[in-house]
Amino acid sequence: MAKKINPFQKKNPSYYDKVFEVTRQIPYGRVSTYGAIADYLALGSARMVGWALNKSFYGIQVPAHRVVNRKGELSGRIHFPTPTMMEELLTQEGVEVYQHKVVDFNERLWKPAEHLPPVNPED
DNA sequence: CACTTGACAACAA
DNA sequence: CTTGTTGCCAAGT
Repeated sequence: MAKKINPFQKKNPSYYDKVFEVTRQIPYGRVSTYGAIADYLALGSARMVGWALNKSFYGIQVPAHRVVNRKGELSGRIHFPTPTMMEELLTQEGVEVYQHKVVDFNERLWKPAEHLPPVNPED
């Protein structure tokens, strides 16, 4: 059996635990980017976010479908159970997707750094 | 400790 | 559209 982890049970949250928390803050019908999340966390990089999100399929409910790359492309769709699931989920939330890209991406974009309080070192 | 892996970003050609 | 490079850095092996 592959080793499974559940970040919400861990005493010391690691990098991707923070990524999950931020991702869960993305409002319904909005999207965010790997870069925006990385920027909010002020550590790691966009790669870390994608890599972390990949770990989100350990049974945790994370709206990973609301995270796209900087162009608004659904680059993560291939990691969902089905390649169309990410697009369909967004469509159900009212986010139009055309050829694997979010329509009006700039208006749909939700940056954690502009809506969430700064990260508290003491937390 | 050394090495590899990435759902990225930004740029060049 | 494609193929490159460089930077990024936690986690896995």
